[in-house]
Amino acid sequence: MSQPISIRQQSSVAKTSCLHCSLSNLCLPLALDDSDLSQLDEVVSRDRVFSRGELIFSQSTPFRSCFAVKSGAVKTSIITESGDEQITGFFMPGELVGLDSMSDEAHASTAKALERTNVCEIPVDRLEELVHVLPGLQHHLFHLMSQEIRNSHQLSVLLSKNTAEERIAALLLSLSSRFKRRKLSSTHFNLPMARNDIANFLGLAVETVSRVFTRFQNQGLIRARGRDIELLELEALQVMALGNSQP
Amino acid sequence: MSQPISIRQQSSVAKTSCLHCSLSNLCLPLALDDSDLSQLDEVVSRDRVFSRGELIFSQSTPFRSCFAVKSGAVKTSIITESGDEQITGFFMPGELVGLDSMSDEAHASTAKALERTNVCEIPVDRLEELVHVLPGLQHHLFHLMSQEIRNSHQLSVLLSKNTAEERIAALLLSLSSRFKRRKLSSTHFNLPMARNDIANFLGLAVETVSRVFTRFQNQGLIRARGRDIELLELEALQVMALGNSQP
DNA sequence: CGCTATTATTGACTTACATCAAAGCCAGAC
DNA sequence: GTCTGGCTTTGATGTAAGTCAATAATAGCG
Repeated sequence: MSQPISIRQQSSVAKTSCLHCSLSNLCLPLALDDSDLSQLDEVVSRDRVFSRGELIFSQSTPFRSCFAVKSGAVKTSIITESGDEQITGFFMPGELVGLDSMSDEAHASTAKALERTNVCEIPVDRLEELVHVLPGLQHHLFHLMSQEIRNSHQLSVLLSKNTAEERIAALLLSLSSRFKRRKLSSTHFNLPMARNDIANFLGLAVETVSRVFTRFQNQGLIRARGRDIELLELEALQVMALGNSQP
Repeated sequence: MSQPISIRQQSSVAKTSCLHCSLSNLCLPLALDDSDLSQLDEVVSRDRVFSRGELIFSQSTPFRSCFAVKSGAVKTSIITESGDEQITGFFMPGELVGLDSMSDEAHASTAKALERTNVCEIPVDRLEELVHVLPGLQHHLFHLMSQEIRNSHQLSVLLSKNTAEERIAALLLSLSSRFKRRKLSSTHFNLPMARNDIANFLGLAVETVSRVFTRFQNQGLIRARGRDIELLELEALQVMALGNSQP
């Protein structure tokens, strides 16, 4: 069902300029008027397609570009000195990947396509020049980066204060609201990532994720068949995601 | 011992321009030459002093300025919807506080002085104008913000993958290296924060922090008397902080 | 279309850390 | 000096989630 749609998007969107991109209200163009947009447009190279599992960039390699996700989904992760992976974020269409290495020599993380993914590549040297000329773009970039900081802080809260159930409820709701932003169903969607990735991201064991999913299902909160997820009780999930304070 | 020094710093440093500030190699001026520096200088208001426990800014209040710590120490935290505090960072002299709300309407976090603290206030509207004119400053700001993202990712790793001992070792080493950057002793210093703050930051209970400190002491890794800390075995702490991978 | 390799689920058992509770300790107030 | 209230430490007990192990369900591929 979603497969043909994303293929159609790809072939039609690949040649679309920022001006006509359906994601321009989420992505960089947000803050620009039409004349500025064409300047941004020249800097962006489109048509970069990655299939499932392919690396978009890799930790410690030279940092040249950010990437805007156009279709598909991306995960970023860092490999710790002790050798294990920690997923630091999932990125959906309209979101910008690579800001954690902005103006740095090398990539601080690795970005991998979770499914067939189409991205716009934005070379940072060109971007920095452009930002210099377009104050609106500068402002917007600062905004996106600070948002990234806040997202990460939010993750820290989740990891240090919340139970397994609360973490998973919060992730489901985060995905839900991001689908909604794109005018897709906020209650019925396909998870772009494996249980394993969810577990890693939320600091849990896969088994725990699995158990919580079935528990949610038994409670009638969700319906999950593999990656096909239906949120049946948004309200209840929201309450759960807030965590059990002691009022 | 450290008290008279910081007092002397305050009275002498308070009137110092960025040009002559001893922290300019850590702070914003890093990327600027002398002529640019004087421009930055005009934007910064110095002499803002906060005593222990005072708020520098507060979550949800309008965001107007970033703050550079000049002396003392600051903690930032967010209050979750369920009402509890999560400390998101500690900031030492030469470090910039408030980047998580950059170009945002309201502060996403609260900043509180952990001891008597002197900061430089940097109004963001003025800063954004200046950044627009000084490419070096722009680059440096992007760099600082991306660093903030990486720091937060690093914290996430700590919270999701490491044991209590590993987290505390990592924090001690982080503080150590930050003292070293300022040409102070990297092995003997005063913790600016209470055990409680450490626990909150690292997602642990106070009791656990206390127990780990005494365990470290018994193993001869550190000597701790209250907030006075001596790191006796840097190497061993570094090994511990890396975590126990399975090689 | 079945075959193998991932990926997901379920159950039994273990553990690191939280929680609860009670002293001890230190700093500033008077 | 000694009182007061907040920090810090220490001990006893409970529990959420990890680990180990086995089975079940998908999905990729010839």
